[in-house]
Amino acid sequence: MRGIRQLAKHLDISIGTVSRALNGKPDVNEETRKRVLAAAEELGYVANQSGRSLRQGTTNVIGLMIESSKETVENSDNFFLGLTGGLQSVLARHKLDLVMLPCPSDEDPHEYVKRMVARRVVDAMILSATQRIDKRIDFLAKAKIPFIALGRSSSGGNYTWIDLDFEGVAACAVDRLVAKGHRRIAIAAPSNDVNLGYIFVEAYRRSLERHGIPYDPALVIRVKSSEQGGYQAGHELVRLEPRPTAIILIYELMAIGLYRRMVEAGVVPGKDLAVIGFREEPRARFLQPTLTCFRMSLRDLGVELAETLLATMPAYAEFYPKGARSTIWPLELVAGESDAFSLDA
Amino acid sequence: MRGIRQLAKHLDISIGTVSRALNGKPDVNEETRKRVLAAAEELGYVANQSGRSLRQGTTNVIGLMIESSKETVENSDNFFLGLTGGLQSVLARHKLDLVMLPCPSDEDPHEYVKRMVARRVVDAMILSATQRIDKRIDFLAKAKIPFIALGRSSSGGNYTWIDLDFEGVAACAVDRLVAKGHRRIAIAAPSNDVNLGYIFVEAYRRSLERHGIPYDPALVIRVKSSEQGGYQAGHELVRLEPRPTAIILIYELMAIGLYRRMVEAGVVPGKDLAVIGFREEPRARFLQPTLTCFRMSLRDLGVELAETLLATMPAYAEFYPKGARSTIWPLELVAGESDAFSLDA
DNA sequence: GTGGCACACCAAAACGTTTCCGGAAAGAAC
DNA sequence: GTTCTTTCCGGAAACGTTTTGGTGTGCCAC
Repeated sequence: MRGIRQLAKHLDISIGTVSRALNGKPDVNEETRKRVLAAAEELGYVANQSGRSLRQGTTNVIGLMIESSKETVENSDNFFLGLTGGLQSVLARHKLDLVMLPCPSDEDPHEYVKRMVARRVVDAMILSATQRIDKRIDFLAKAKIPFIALGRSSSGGNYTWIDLDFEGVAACAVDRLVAKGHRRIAIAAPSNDVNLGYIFVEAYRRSLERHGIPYDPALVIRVKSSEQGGYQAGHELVRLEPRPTAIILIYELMAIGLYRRMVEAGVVPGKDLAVIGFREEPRARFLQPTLTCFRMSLRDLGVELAETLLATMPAYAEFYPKGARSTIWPLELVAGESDAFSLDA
Repeated sequence: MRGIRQLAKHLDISIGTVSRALNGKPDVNEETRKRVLAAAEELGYVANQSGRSLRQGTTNVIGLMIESSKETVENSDNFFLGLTGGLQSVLARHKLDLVMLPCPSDEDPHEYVKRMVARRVVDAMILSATQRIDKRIDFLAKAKIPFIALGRSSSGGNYTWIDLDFEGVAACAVDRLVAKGHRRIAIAAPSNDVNLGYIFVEAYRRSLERHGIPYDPALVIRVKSSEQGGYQAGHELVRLEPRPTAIILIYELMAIGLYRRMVEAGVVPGKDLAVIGFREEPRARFLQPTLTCFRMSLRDLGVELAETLLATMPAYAEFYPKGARSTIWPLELVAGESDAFSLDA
């Protein structure tokens, strides 16, 4: 006989009362509650999660799903780890724990989600690497499992997402470059299958057209989001005739590979070519010339994700009255040297 | 009435038999087993993990603990994500799932481990970022929770660890540099509190002495394992009189910051200063001059970790007859340009 | 003095699974 | 024909918790 039963016997009290006392339920004398809490502390009692999960049908664990394809593994940096701080600070308020769920690269993410949910590993999920058509979203919505998607999807259905302000970033980058006299502005982005690729390029297109610059598909370079991708983008760039005078990178680390290729080609970034990266990343901080890019707080994003997710969960919604609204997460420009020159000068 | 009971009723069979059939237990007719499996598939039945956990006292989940300090978050690269592939490929054989457990930076890792274990989130743990004196190890050993430590600790007790071959790496680096004529060889490493710092510098010292070069504490530069740390190391380096002709970095990304500082100081890496990094990292691949460093397969390391961990667990030990031996994980030299010159020339 | 009410607690049921124990049926050995 | 295995299955207990319904006590109002 262990667990709550032992604790109850030690206090000469029924287990029901002990349970209520520990969980802050009413119908228990404050005096008694204090005794229970003290005894639990003293005996080092911690409720067995399996027991409560079984009874309550809830695990008190939230999952952050990570798609671990080779590309993600090599290049997602510490994006997810950066998120955890903010996520946990919110979840801890409700005694919820966070686990990261890395989907094996040889398993269908859809199956993985199903398995995790069916096995009751988590109560709710945070989805990342959203696809344009994402079966996970349909599944979770139908199964009525609370979730939030980091990144929009074109999947129908009524769900909540938070996405980075790619439109704003693309518009800001284009505006900036046009103001400096650039007309031929290339962009390096992943394929349209990744929703991000689609959205980003569309925003770039609209921004150009707003300035009366015709959209030229030849200037859209589709590459992987990695240094290698950056190198390859540079490779494509120097073959374009006439060579673009500016390039927007969807992933800041691309700049490392791009710079490398530019040096090889005798093109000087920040002088012959303007470069604007996307997310500020500590790793790119030492680039020379320094990269103009966009900053955001991963911690704050984590907080927003957690709060919005909780708002979708009936048990916690009352604490988050602003509700579960899909939002677009803004980024802040960090001006560097890589686009500091004017073309007319 | 859901779950196994429904399945049993559907088959007109007792739930005990259904359970045995699903779990591959004996005492069930092959014919019956087939029917059960087919029905389970058809009805989409998946056992409720809470129920089995409660009954079996086991969760079938293995945790990979990640200390999420600011430093780790910014600089761990994709080390952990890289590990997961190998880990999962082994764990999947036993229907075990892997979750990553990020310890909040404001929580004591020791308390975090206690909580995760007490709440029965995981059956066993993989510890990383081992400290020289690590309370987690003592706790898990005493509580008889299976675990394996990635990184040695000086904590006593009988536990299993896997650690990278820092001695081999340090010896190889020193040998290489000495062969090129270097005598004043600096090293950049974290403080001795991190076990890695201690071990690495000790190995460096022994290697030097083997070559009859006296150990000079002034050449040991204690910095953070980050680009910033590398920059700072470069800063210290140029102030040393006479300036060392070579430096060994414990963390390859330090090279980025180091190079930057060298350029500022007018010192040319690969010509005026030999540089050897530690782990090969995709990110550092585009450095100019290319960095001499050491390569390992994160996937293979993950496999080794998982197999060794399982060998410590009674329920799985039979499958891993080689047992739970602590091992030192070798790395392979990748020659680059950063240390290609000879000093005598 | 009776009814109503709030308070604090207890006992027992329930959550879904695995596993132990016993027993029926069928065949084998004598 | 009896006894002994073997094979397969059903019944029931157990895991540790939360929650529901019920109960006794004291208090107040009528």
